[in-house]
Amino acid sequence: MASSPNAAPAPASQTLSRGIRMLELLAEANGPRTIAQLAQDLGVHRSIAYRILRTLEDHRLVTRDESGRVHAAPGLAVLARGVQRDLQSAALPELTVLANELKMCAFIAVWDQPDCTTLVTVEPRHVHATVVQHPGTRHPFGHGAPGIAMQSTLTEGQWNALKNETPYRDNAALARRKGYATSIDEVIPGLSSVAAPIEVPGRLPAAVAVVYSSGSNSSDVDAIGARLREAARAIEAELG
Amino acid sequence: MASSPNAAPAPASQTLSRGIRMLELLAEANGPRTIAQLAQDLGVHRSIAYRILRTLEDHRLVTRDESGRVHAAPGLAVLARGVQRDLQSAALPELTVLANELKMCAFIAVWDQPDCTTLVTVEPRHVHATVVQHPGTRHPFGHGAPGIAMQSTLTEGQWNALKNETPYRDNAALARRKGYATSIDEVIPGLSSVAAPIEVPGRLPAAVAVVYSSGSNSSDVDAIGARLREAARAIEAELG
DNA sequence: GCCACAGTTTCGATATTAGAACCGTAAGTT
DNA sequence: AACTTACGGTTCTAATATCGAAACTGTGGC
Repeated sequence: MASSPNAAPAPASQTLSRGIRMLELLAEANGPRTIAQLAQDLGVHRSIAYRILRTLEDHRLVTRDESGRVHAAPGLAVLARGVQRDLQSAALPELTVLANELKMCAFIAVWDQPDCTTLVTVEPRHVHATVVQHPGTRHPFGHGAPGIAMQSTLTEGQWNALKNETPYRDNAALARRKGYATSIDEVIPGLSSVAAPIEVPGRLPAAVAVVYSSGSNSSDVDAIGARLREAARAIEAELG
Repeated sequence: MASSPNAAPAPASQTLSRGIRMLELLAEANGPRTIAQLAQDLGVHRSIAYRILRTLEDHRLVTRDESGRVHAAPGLAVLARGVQRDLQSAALPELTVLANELKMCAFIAVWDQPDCTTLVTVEPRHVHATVVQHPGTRHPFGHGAPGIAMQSTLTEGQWNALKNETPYRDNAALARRKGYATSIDEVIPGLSSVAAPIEVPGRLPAAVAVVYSSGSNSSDVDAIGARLREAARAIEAELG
């Protein structure tokens, strides 16, 4: 173990935590918020909400419009660009081909503690149905094909680290044998997904997946699974 | 004016600013960084870098691998999702059609203080050339078609607010007349772009654009511009 | 055994916090 | 018009976090 034997609870920074919390509040809310709302939600006096705000503004993480309401700003997109940058670059072309070939929304999801977070998505050309799988979408690890696919690749150590937080899906064993996982109506009713794990030594688990309406051509799930494995292997090669 | 007459310089939070700075450093760097590196780049003692790190880790904005190196984490993607969420949703389908129709990388850029930042991108199917226009890419406002397109829509007030920071492009006047802007080899040598402004009252300027290799079919730029205006109008309607 | 490095602890010296008081402006009210 | 209420924004105070630096513990490599 790399950590000390007598590990301490570890204190965290109040100010920084509150600043981040404000960003989280803005991301959760659909639109802009007033300072009063933010201060109240943070459980903090208005004067300190102002200081936090000014700091976030300096870094271009938020902006204020004429009427003083607070918006999330493009600086956040810049920060997000650094998340698994090589994976994003390696996967994007594959996803594009996948989406247009299968006529389904294709995406990359990554292991994110007790959740599974979508990083990049690509939709096919002629879309009518709105996509539900925007980047930044987070759902519990343990639900949905991407999570199951990742579970099937976990090492003993990684598994033990979170076995208390999420139920074991026996589908993981099946997924391990077949090389891909499936789920129906798990995360969002009416939607099914298929996912293949992306495994690169020394890198956190990830998965490439597609979603489709549960009613439609669920005919050859095996073909889709095989195609996804192929894509996963191509991405792995790119990362090698 | 809404601000007090005797406006003060306004203090900002040291801790929060340093925390954000750490995130910026991680986004700038391609790969993971050691704590020692981060501490040095921040100009802080290691012990405080640890505290900042722990806080960021609690919010899932960074992770540490077995060897202790620090990575940007998926939580950042979640925060970025809140940036102009409605614009992103409204534009994505349009971008997809655009990319496949024109066989060019299509994207949305937004006004970001002295810069212009890419928010969403879509590439066409069969891609060989790697795309340079990932989300989160930032280039100076005042260079490139998207920036010029946005300039052509600025109100007097918005313009005065930044006229000292960026040169006036006389192409903006041309862009205003034609309804779209063009640029060749401005941001990246060898790449040209065409952009149309997205104007919605009470919203910061944005633009829809495409990039292509300067050498290729630059034949009918007018047709592309017209198509982009059409797309821009569709997006505006969606936001109405 | 020595060195480098991840990580923690402690403590005087600095930032930051939580209030409340205060200034303007914009919208209602009577 | 004068009165109130509401809101964005700043300034001041003690009380409370956080900083910076050095000392200290494990682990792993040469």
